[in-house]
Parts: sequence; structure tokens; C-alpha cells
Amino acid sequence: MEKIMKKGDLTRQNILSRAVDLASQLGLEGLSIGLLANTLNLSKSGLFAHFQSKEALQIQVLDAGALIFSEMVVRPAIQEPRGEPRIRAIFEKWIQWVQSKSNAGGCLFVAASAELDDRAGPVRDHLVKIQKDWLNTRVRVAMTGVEKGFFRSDLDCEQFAFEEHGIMLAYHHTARLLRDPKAEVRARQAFERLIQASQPPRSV
Amino acid sequence: MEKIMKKGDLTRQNILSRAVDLASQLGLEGLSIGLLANTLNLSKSGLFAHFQSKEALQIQVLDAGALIFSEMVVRPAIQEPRGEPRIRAIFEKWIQWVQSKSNAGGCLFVAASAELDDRAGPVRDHLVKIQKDWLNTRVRVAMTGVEKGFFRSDLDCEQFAFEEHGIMLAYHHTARLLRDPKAEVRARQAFERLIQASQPPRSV
DNA sequence: CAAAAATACGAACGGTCGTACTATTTAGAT
DNA sequence: ATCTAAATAGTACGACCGTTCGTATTTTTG
Repeated sequence: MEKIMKKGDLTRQNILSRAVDLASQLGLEGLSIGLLANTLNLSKSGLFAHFQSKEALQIQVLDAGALIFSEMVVRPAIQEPRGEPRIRAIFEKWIQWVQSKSNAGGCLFVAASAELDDRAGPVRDHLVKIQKDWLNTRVRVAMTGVEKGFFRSDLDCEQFAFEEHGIMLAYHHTARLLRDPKAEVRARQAFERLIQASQPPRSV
Repeated sequence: MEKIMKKGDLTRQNILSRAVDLASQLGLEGLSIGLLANTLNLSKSGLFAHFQSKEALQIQVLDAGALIFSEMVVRPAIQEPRGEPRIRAIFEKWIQWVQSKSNAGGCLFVAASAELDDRAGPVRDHLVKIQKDWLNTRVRVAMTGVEKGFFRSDLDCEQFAFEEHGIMLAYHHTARLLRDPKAEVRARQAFERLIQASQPPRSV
């Protein structure tokens, strides 16, 4: 049974795929229904009928983006063995995600975070949930790093995830806005320092 | 001679002050001339006459924001003594800047960076210049930290500034989007770890 | 105080925005 | 092949966008 999907669902997926691209460039607010329809050779009203409001579209764009992120970053990392390999895989895939050509406009969530951090409403709430989920995932992975003995037993895993996030944000900024070719090296260096500080004290 | 400023320059300053606020909430693109005029009881065309285009307005908003940042962060930090006090003052004032009530919509430059990182044109170029200036300032301050012996002589000062920036970005995200009350503690902890790693090796 | 220059206003322009309604086309089931 | 329901198109709406222009008002200057 391949055909669970009616035709409408297929075009909706098509729309969302393009919408994720555009939203990463123009932001969730800057993404307009008319423009989105034009780039897909659809009528504005025909496209609009798939969502009942722009707000609903924005929420589905976030979900579609999160799904891609899961497939490109979370899934391949999760199937690495627990401990060091998985921790390093997350960072590696995350870097690749930022560089990914499908992210022509930069990471959708970096853009959306800056855009929505001071707005209220369901779109913001949805973004917060997605971001907290991703944070928690990384906290848990750090915990398995502790269990496997790769990390110190007294490591503050939430602190680890916080600092890891900071490295990625600085990388995003340095690579995408400043276009500094050293950005990736800087990010890796910072990550190695974070790893080292999280490991059991060196036997001297 | 107090009156170098004609009346028009005064209102222009007023406009820019409000515009910086609004832009930090709505972004540089989301900031509209009509709305800006309304909140100031000005006519749209009267306001527009001060700038000849929205693009010019956006550039001046960035400059106005950079000026406020200079006065709230750079200047007080610079007049601290070289070395550790100045380095810590930068971080401290920077944290206060993010919390500052004048930044109701979050840091203008975080918002603008995410918005403009994939656009071309003079507004983006202007933002890049401002951001590079700030980065260079911090690199130079780190260098004086080396000269004063507070930091290791082989410290990579650009790397230091990169990681410092990451901590602030993670703080911004964690405090403003996630509304995590532990954000500030996390940021301080990360900064202490960065400081410690930058200091001369502990005599054991 | 008058002349000149700077500043602000009101109305209007062509566009695009999100959304609502109605029609037309298309697809799937019988 | 026909009927029904889903999917898309068409049209219109009021609101707001950035921008222009002509005019009125205020400020500065001589």
C-alpha cells in the first residue's frame, strides 16, 4: 500500500518543501503566500486552500523544517554507538546542516528564533517546543557520554549542551554573515576544547 | 555653542531612537515607515522626507543602534584598566546590554544578522562592517590581556573572541526565546571556563 | 520684519499583503 | 462512464507597503 497519500497531500508537501527554503531566506513573516505560489506555478488561492491561514502555514513550515533536520542530523547521529562517536556525530552532522545547500538562506531555526523571540502566539510556542526538544536530545546524548565514561561523572550536561549551541551559533554567524573562511576551523577548535574540558581529569 | 543641531536633525534623532526599538522587534524589513510615523504622531511623508529611501533609513538605524551599543558597552568597558578588568567589563556590559529594557525586542544586531546574512546590498555590507569592528575590538582587548600577563602568551585571540561571541549568542537564545532563568548562570559559567582556559597554565 | 530655506502634511500612485467567496477543473469510486 | 468529492483557479476585498508630488507651515537667516 504505497498510496496513503492523496494528491492534495503531495502538493502540500511540495509547497512546504519550497516554503522551508524561502522561509530560511525571508523569514517566516517575510515569506508571502503570493510569492510562494508564483515560484510553484500555483494560484495564490489554490495554495492558500491547503492551509487555512498564514499562521497555520508557518507552523507547518517549522514542522517540515524540523523533519528535514531530524533526517539530516538527528537520525544519522543517533545510530552511531553511544558515547564519543554519537557526540561527535551530532556536531559533525550539525555543521554539515548549516553548510547544506538546502539551507541556502541559513538555518531556518536561527532565522526563526531571532524573528520570534519577542513575539507571542502559537507559532512562537511551536518553535520553542522544537528547540527545547533538540536541546533535550543533546542533553541526553551528553548523559550517555557520562555513562560510557567518555565524560566526567560530574559533568553538567545542560551546560555542555548550552555551550555546544553557542559554538554552532557563532559558527553560523561567522560563516554566513562575516563569510570568514576560518569559521569552521574555529568551531571545531572550540568544540575540541569543550570536549576536553568535559572529559575525566587527565592523569598527571 | 549648543545649537549645532537644526530642528530637523533633532526629530531625525527622535525617529531613529524609536526606529531602533521597533527594528529590534520587527526586524529591519518588518519595520514599516507608516507604523513608525504613527507611533511618533508624524505623517508618513513627513517622516519619509528625512530619509530618501527605506534603505537609507535601515542603514541609519544600524548606525544609531551601534552608537547606543558603543555608549552602553564599549565605552564603559574601555575605560577600565587594561587586562582582566577590561575583559571582564566587556562581558558584563554585554550581558547587561542584552537584558537592557531598551532592547525590548532583543539585540538589534542578532535580529539583523539573521535577517541579512543571506541578502546582498549596502544594508548588509553596513551590518558586516559594524559586526567586524566589534569583533576586532574584542580581539584587541584580548591581546592586551596577553600583554598584561592575564592570558597565556600563545593564546589565539581571534579564537577567544569567537568563543566569547558564541556564549553571548547562546545566552540570547536561551534567555529570550527559551526564557530559561538559568541562562545567565550558564553564560557566566561558560565565560569563566573560557577565561580559565585562556590563562597561563596553572602551576601544579 | 521680510525673505528664504527647511520641515511637515495630505492625497494619491501602483503594488502586494492575507483572506473570503465562487466557479471550474480534476481525481477516485462505483 | 458517471457521479461525487477534492483540488485548483479566478476574482475581489480592504489594508498597508514604499514612494512621489504639490502645498502649507514652521524655522532660520539677512
